[in-house]
Amino acid sequence: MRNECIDCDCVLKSSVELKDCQMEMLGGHHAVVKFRKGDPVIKQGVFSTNVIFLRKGMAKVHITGPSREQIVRLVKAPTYLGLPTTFGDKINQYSVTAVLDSEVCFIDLGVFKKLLSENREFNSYILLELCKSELEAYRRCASRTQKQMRGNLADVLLEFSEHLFESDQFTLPLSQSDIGNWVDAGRESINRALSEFIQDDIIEMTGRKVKITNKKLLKTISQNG
Amino acid sequence: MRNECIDCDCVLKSSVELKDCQMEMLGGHHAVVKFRKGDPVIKQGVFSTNVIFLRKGMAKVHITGPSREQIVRLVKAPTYLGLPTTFGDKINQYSVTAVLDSEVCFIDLGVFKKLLSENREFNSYILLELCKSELEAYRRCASRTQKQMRGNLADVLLEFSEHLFESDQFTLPLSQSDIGNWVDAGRESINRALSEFIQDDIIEMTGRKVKITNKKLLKTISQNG
DNA sequence: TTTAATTTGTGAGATATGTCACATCTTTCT
DNA sequence: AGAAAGATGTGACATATCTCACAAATTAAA
Repeated sequence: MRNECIDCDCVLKSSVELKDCQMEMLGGHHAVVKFRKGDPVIKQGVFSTNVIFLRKGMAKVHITGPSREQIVRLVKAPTYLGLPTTFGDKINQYSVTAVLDSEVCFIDLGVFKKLLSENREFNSYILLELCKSELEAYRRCASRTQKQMRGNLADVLLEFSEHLFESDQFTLPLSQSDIGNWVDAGRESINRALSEFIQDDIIEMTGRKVKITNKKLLKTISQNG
Repeated sequence: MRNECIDCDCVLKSSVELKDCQMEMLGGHHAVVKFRKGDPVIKQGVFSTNVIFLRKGMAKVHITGPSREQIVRLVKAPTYLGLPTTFGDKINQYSVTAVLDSEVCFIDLGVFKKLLSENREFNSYILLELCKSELEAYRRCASRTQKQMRGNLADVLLEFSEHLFESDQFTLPLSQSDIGNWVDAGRESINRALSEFIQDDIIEMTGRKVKITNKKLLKTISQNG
């Protein structure tokens, strides 16, 4: 029986050649699960001893704030998730919810740690990922609080276009109120701002389908808050 | 000559017994520098190949946002700094400035990495620290944007009292405008809120000396935004 | 010590966004 | 298909906070 891990991005993504024996270890201690759009993958506050690898799809990472649910990032496959939990409390410190149909690989923490200690490259890779996340969090926080809504919304649209979907046309995987929870704004404000963007011929929208028609202006808005 | 690293918290802090040879390596490749209150330790945008260990004192970590300088965290010794930079770009992604007289140990990146790969415990320790920072950043971001000013200011005062100085009386190491840059508020707003706290007998202030007289209420304010 | 620079204290007015309220669409479930 | 739940438009109003302005007090520099 062919070990499915061999073809999995878990391995490719880390740009690491795992040894055969390591491959086998991974193969024997993981579980691939499919999630439907909207399904919770990790729930904040729940005990966990798995590292999560998002193989396919897209998910939102969110934590419960003082008054509402705060989306901290939106990630697309392939990527690891739940690392901070894993090394820390064993209690999930945030929730992850699929926003598109997704496939997730649950990897046993023990196996993951063993891999980490046996494979130096893999270790460096994970270290680097964590560093990047931290910096990203800092930057986001600074932008979000200093820019005003239009700027933040522009950011999000550009994020969709440039990183998540890599296209000027895409279907919003989030509701307007979720976008609000992401950029710290009320649902109504997001709605009004989107209408303005349409009015100003920056985007076209049909339902949740978005087409960016004036990316240059959008970037200006993103920068000038 | 006695290797000063032996007594340094670098080692203690990590709860790791470094081997003698590792100690020596560290001893030969580091430089201890003293900074005065207000001095920049790391400057965003500058090339760097050192890991920074804050031995003594206190420092603010800040990044330049769209419109103003954003303080992302305030740290006290002993702690590592600049890790994300180190593993990533080699260009400092944020600035660090001493807010109290401090002592910093610059450790050569190569040596640090070698240590990391040779000492599994040390590696885990650093990994864990990074995870904690990331989570902390998420939580902060959610609080800051969802609470209103009084709540955030209360947070900061409690942070000083409980984590940074571990006392109900302390001297603010930041100006009011810096506190504003930390909690995303204007200097004037901070000032007014502090006056209110004094009026409501929550704190006493003489210059920058603060004494928390009603911590319970302060915590309530912190929670209820 | 004198001067300059930086902080702190306070007021009045402008404004971006939140909040509430309802109508209209969509999607989901039975 | 029909009902229920959720998502989207849009208005009017309240309000927390920013901005500008200027004086007093503190700290640093010359």
